[in-house]
This record gives sequence, C-alpha cells and structure tokens, in this order.
Amino acid sequence: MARQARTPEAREARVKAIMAAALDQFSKVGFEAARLDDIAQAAGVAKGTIYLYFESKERLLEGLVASTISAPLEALEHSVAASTAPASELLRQYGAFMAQGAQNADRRRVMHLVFSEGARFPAIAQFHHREVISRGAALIRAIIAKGRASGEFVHDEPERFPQLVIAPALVAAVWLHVFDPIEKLDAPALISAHIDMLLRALKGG
Amino acid sequence: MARQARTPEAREARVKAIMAAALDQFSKVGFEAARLDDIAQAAGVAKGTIYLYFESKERLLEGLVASTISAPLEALEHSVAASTAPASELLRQYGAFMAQGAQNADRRRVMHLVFSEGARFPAIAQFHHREVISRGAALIRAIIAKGRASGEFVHDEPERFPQLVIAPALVAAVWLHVFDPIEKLDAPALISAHIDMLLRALKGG
DNA sequence: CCGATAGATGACCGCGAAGTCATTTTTTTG
DNA sequence: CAAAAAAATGACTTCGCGGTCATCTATCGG
Repeated sequence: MARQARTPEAREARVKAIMAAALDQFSKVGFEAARLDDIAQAAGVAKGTIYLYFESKERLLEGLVASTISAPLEALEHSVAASTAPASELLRQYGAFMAQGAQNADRRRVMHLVFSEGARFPAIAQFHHREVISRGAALIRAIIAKGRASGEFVHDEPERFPQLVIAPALVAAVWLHVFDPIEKLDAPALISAHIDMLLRALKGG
Repeated sequence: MARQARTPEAREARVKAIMAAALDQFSKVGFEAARLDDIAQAAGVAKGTIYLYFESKERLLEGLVASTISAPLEALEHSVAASTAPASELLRQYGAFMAQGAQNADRRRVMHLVFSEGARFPAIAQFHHREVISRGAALIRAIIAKGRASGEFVHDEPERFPQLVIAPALVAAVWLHVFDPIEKLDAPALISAHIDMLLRALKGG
C-alpha cells in the first residue's frame, strides 16, 4: 500500500479522514453498533492507526464532536455585534443560519449524534451545550433585547426561552434522519415559515 | 423464587414488566448497549423467559414502541371533533396535551428512543409516524382550518408545517434527556409561552 | 549508504452479550 | 394423586468487537 509523506499536513488529513469516517458510521448505525474496523477501512488506515491518534472509541466520539467548531456561528456573532440593522433583519439572518445548518448533512449528523448519545456521554453534551447551545441562546437573547429596546418587538418569550427560536431546526435535523424515507420535509421552507410567524408574534399586540 | 399463577392477567403483567424494564434500559444506555440480562433481572424473570414472549431483542424494542398506544391523543381527537369551542381554545388544549406529554417520563423516553434509534429500525419509525405523528398533524391541520374558516386565524403556516406546533415538545423531550443535568428546563412553561406566541402569530395582521 | 527511530500495520486476545436448550418447576387432567 | 403437558430457568455456546503489540516500513541523521 502506498504510504503518505509524514508532513504535519498529512497527519492532519489522516485525523480528519478518521473523524469523517467515524461520523459516517456513528451516524449511520449508532455509536455502540459502529465497528472500528469499518471506520478504519473507510478512512483508509489500519485499525491500530486509529489508536495512534485517539486513545479509545469513546475519545474518538468526543474528539469528533469537539472538532465541529461552529465557524458559521462565530461569523454570525460578529455580524450581529457590528450590525446596525433592525432586530427583525437580524432574526431573519439567524433563520438563514439555521436553514444552512439544516442543509448541511454533517452538521445535522453531529447534532443528531449529540441528541442521541449525549445522555450517555456527558462530555459531548457539555461541549455542545457550551460551544453551540449557550452561544446560540445568547445571540437570540441579544437580538430580542435589541428589538425590544428599539420598540420593534413588544413581546419577550424567546428571551426567556431561546429554545422557541431554534426548535424547528432541531425538528428538521431529527426528521431528516428518521422520517425522511416516510415523508419528505422541506427544511428551509419550514424554518422560513417559522421566522415569519416569530416576527408577527413578537411585533403583534 | 416465588412463581406467578398462570392466568392470562399474570401473563400480561409479565409482558408489561419486561417491556417496562426494557424501556428503562434502552432509554438509559441505548438499544445496543442494553443487556438482556439486566432487563430480565429488573423485570424479575430469567433471560430465557423473555424469549418466550419476544423472538429477539429487536422485536422487544418494536413491541415496546408499538405498545405505547396514544390513549391521550385519541381522547383529544374526540374532544376536538365534538367541541364547539373556538379554535384558539382547541390550540390551548393541544398545548396542554403536549405539556402533559413532556411531564410523562415514559412518553418522553419512547419519543427519545424513536428519534435516537428510528433511523436504524424502520419498523419503529414507521409505527410512530403512522400512530402518533400523522394523527397529531391531522389534528393540528383541522384546528387551524377551523380557525381560518371562522375568521379567528388569518395565517396558515402550521397547516403546511404542523411541525411548527409540536417543535417545542420535541425540544423538551430531547432537552430533559440530554441537557437537564447542565441546565434545567421548565417544559410546561416553554410550551405555554410557545402557544401564546403561536396564537398571536396566527391572529396577527 | 546504513543504522536508528518513529510511524503504521493487522493478526491476535479476552471479554461480554445474544440466543439456546436440557433440566426443573408448576399446572392441568383423568 | 399420578402422569403428562406447559412454562420457566440459567448454564452454556458462539461469535463479534474493542483494544494490544510484535513486526514491518519509511524517513532521517551522520
């Protein structure tokens, strides 16, 4: 078998290949049922090689979730902090962000993994909560607060429950994994309709 | 060990005990990681006994999900069909139904099981879709259509996407399983706030 | 060009769990 | 009450997978 040069880039590429193959398998059959042999084969390495980079199957799962750094979320945070646009526009941007997430199979798969296995692996639940959920919630609260300060919004439910804003994105992630063969779902249209209702509800008397 | 009399009731009680223990384990550690020995012990039977009632671990999962007949949903269907109350009142009833579901650990656990394992076990995804999701969706569509016919509601997003109504209930089920140790969630308050927003959004100009 | 070192490999080991079945216990029946 | 039938048991078998490590290969320093 042809071997790679041992540059740092090759090392990184190998780690990425392993994590990509692992996400594939974990997502397809679940963490427990996934076999390291299959992951190794899909990544184009021997099983032993995985253990040069990850000390156990569980750490592979954790590393995989932790490597999903939410660059798009960070971009949105900066955009919102810098923007002078009305809050309703910022909320639409947030909707677009969620719609993009719903279209991205890898992001959906990581979300679904966290929801499926998070109770058993506190490390991934905590990481996801800290890096994704709490940041998303803070962003939502900031947008709603801004809209209320400017008089654009007259209600505040999502400030108390930011989950009300992201709920349809979670539904989309679950639905596309579990029920899509039975009934298709147009996730961006779902999220768009949700944002429309949200804006009316926040403005409405 | 004391043995049970072999009446039909005892047989049924035994099946129920097995399924209850199985739900407990499946929900706690996941289907793959759950051990039949533990389920048997928790149910107070020997492992072999499980195979007198279920032909495999997988069939036990399927039987368990299928046995969760949604009596409350049926009651709500009848209530809505018979009621002359305004649509907004029916939607509040639907919210109360979801809040009850969110408070019931067994219903939450079955939902979470379906969302976690449904992709791997089409039988449970199909059953849940047919018996719970499609019926819930039909109910939502009927309520919205009634409200629009009477002029109470002037918007129709949930008729196209009934998921917009149930999304927070799904969020609550997932949250209570995965993130509750990290951040508590008052599920009934979440759902109540959601229904408030929903009604404003449906009525609002 | 040749050790030496770090990286990669995959055959192998041990364990643990799904599923089986000979045996034991309980119930039924004549 | 005895014998036959049915139900329940749990020790045992089988097998698949996580994890290990002796061996092999590629790179590099001198």
